[in-house]
Amino acid sequence: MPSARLLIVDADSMICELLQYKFQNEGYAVDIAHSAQEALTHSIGAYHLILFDLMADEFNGIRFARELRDRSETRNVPLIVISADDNEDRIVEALDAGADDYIVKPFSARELVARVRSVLRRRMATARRMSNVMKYKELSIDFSTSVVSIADKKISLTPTEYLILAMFLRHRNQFFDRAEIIHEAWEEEGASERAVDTNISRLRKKLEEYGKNIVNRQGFGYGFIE
Amino acid sequence: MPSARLLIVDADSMICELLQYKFQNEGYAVDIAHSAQEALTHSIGAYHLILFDLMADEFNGIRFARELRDRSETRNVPLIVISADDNEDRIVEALDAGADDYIVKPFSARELVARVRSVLRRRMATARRMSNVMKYKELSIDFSTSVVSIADKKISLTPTEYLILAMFLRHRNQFFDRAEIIHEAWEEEGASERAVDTNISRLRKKLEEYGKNIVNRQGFGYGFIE
DNA sequence: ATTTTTTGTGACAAATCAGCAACAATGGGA
DNA sequence: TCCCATTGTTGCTGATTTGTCACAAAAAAT
Repeated sequence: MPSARLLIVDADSMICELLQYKFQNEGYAVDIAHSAQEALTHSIGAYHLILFDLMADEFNGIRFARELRDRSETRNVPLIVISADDNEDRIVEALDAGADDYIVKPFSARELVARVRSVLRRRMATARRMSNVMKYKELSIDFSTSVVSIADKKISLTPTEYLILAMFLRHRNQFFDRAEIIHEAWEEEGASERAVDTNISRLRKKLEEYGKNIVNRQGFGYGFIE
Repeated sequence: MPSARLLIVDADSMICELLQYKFQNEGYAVDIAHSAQEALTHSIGAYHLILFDLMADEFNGIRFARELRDRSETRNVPLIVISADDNEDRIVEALDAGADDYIVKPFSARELVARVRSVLRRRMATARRMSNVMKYKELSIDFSTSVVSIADKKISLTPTEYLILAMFLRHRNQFFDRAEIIHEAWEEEGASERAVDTNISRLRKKLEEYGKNIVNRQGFGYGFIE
C-alpha cells in the first residue's frame, strides 16, 4: 500500500518518468499530467501532494496554484513548485499563490524526495488536528477526504454529486440557481440545466432522509435547508 | 449596509450608470472609474470585486489585470472582465493575466449580477457572510437568501413577486410606473402592463396586513409606503 | 351625477418548471 | 476485450407559476 498519492505536473516527459520512478521506489503512488489544464481534469482532491514544474506554462502554473487554493477540496493539498527561475520575485509569487515550497532546478532527486517527505509530514500533522469536517445532525462531510457519511456509514457519491453537496453544505439555507451549480460542480463545459435536476435527484436518493433537506424553490434554484 | 464594495471600470458612462444602478439595487456599494489609470488612483484594495470593461483601452486592460495581481494588497481581489471580443486568444490572455471571469457582450445584466455573486461567494467562502436583511416592522426581507418573512414566518413568494417586493423595499416611499416594474422584475421581454397589476394583487394578498403598504397612485404607479 | 378611465381581483388556461425513470453514451479498470 | 460506474439526455407526469380576460370597484373627468 502506497504511503501517499502524488500528482506530478510537468511538460517534460523525461523528467516526469524520472520522478515517477524515484517516487514509486519510495513507495508513493504517482500520476502524471503534462499541463495545468490536464492536471485539473484529474480529481486533484484525491492527491496528498502535487508537484508542479513551472517550466511548461508559467502563467498557468500560477493560476493553477490559485485554483487549488480556491477549491475547498484542494485547499489543503500541499503544492511544491519546481522551476529553473531563481528570481526572488518569482519565488515570492509562487509562494503567495499558495505553494508550500519552491525548488530551483537543478536539484538533486534525493533532496526533492526529502522535501516531499517533509512537506507531507508537516501537512499531515496539522491535517489531523484541523480535520475539515462539517456536520448536520447525523450527516457529515469531510472536505479534506471528500467522504460523506450518515451516522458513520459511508455514502458513495459520484464526483458531481459530491461537488454539489459540498457547495450546498458550505452555504446552507442559500439557494443556487442552476447556472451557479453548473459553474461550481462542472469543469469547463457545463451541462444542460436539466442535468442538474438529475444529479440532484440522485443525490437526494443517496442521502436518504437527508435528501429532504435539499429543497427546491421554483424559479430560485436548489439549496440545503436545515 | 452594503454587502460588498464594487469598482466598475468602463469608459462608457452610459454602461457605468446602468451597471451602477443594477448593482446598487442588489445592495452593493459601487464606485466608478472611467479608465484603468483612474482606477489605479482609487484605493483598489478596498474593493471586494472589480468589474473591468476592456472596451476602453484593451492594452491597458491587460496591464491593469497584471498590475492588480502584482500588488499584494489587490492580489486576491476578484476581477471580472467584460468585452465585446469573443476571440478565444483574447479570453485566454485575460484569464492568464489574472481575471476571474470573462464575460462577452452583449450580456444580460441579470447574468452579470449572478456571476458577480458567484465569484464573490467563491472568493469569500471563508469570510463571514454579511447579513443582508432589511426590515419594516415585522416584515423582513433577506436579500442574500431571498427569503421574506413576517414575524419569523416564511412567506412563499414566486420569483416575480419577490423581485417586485425587493424593488419596493429597496426604495420605499417611491412610486414606480409599470414600465419600470416590468424592467426590473421581468427577463428580456416583459409582460403586458396589466400583468403587473395581477402580480401586485397576489403579492398584497400574501403580505397580509403589509399588503396595505403597497400603494397605488393612479397614473403614477405602485410603491411601498411606510 | 354621470361618464370615462384606471385599478383590483377571481377564474381559467397556457406555459413553465421540477421529479424521476429509462435509456444511451462515455470512459476507466479488470 | 468486456463490464460497470458515471453522467447526460429524453420524455412523461404532476405541480406551480403566470398571463389574459372579465367584471367589479374605485378614481378621475366631465
